[in-house]
Amino acid sequence: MAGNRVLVAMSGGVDSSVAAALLHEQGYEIIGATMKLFCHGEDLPDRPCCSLDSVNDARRVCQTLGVPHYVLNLESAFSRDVVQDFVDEYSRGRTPIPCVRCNTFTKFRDLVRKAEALECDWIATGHYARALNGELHRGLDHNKDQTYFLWGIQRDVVQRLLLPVGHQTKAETRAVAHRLGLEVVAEKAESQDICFVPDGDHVKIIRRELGDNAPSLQRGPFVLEDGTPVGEHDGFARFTIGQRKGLPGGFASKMFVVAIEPETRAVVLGPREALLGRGLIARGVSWMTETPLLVGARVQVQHRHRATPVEAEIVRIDGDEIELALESALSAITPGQSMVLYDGERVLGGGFIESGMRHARRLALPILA
RNA sequence: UCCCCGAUCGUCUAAUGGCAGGACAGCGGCCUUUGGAGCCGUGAAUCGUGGUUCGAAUCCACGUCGGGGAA
Repeated sequence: MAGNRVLVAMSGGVDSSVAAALLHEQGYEIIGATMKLFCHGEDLPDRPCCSLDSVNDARRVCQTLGVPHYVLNLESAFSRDVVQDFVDEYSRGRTPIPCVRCNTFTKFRDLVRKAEALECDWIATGHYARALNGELHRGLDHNKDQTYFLWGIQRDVVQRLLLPVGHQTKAETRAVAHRLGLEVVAEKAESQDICFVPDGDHVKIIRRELGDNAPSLQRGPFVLEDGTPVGEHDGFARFTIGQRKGLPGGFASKMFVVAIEPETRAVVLGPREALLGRGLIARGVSWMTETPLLVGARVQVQHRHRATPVEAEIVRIDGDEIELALESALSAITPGQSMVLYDGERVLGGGFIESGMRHARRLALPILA
């Protein structure tokens, strides 16, 4: 790994543009790459086509830096690994987390292969996280930290990862953009919403992929925890655990979605306390440590973006499935979402939440036989 | 087709002759590379028509609708 050629994944936003510029300034040989991940066709009258503007912005930044820029078409893989999973998860009454899958499969696996084909020694992105000696750490600016979305990166990829903006604040990033003459992107707004769901209406995507008769889009009952019906909804895919928006009113206190039951299409409502859980099971667990952690290990677990992590203990590991006992309760442990394990700043690994449990299982006697 | 009881924001309800208030839902903003949550702000009602009264959601009459009732 003596070379200094780096493939920079450039979205056309400030962060990845500044990442490229900073590395360029440091003397790296830069190759800019923008991934084309989806196409909306005629659905988006306000954009020429599918984030073409972003591609152009990335290209312009590369021109400013005087480095090559490629557009890589990853549409079919993205459609399979991210979009398909997205609709599948909603169909199962779960809540997908496409940004994690995009990072895990598209950005840090498929794109890395392209980087290898271009004989790059490094791969870089504009994420607010730090790659330190093969370990992934939270971004220095905890307010912008994005490690919650990055736990699925393979360990050997982390060793080749450069994340220059992870060592600074967002304000500093914007300042650097101005200093280096990247006015095109310097004051761009934060990205939000799912990139392939332009207007924030994820139901449209489900309908496009599965048609109007998708079970998750059919009418179903709102019920209380004891089964009492309290109204009807227009499809359980419109709800997620912990949600309040869209629920029938008229209750004495605030009500939340506490469960989704695809078999009966029921959306179960309950008070805030009903969301609390002290146990958690996750699958598809991936480790960033040299060797997987063992039962009994103490970690901090974060169960949603920008949530405060809580202390936890690993009480069971079966293959890629893990069970945690939480020292303090977490609210709205949502199947399909990520749980990320930390040791302070360092990411130890993560997985997809399978279920939350009201009560934690105490550490069982170790099996020695 | 005679008698009771009831009708207030979208929903649940408070005000029993004196400024129609709250909660939940909605909407807007902040926050946010998922979905949510949270915070701040905001629109929204006395079933109808008459009457009594200085003043009516409140009292009276009739009507409408809903629930109940022994011809």
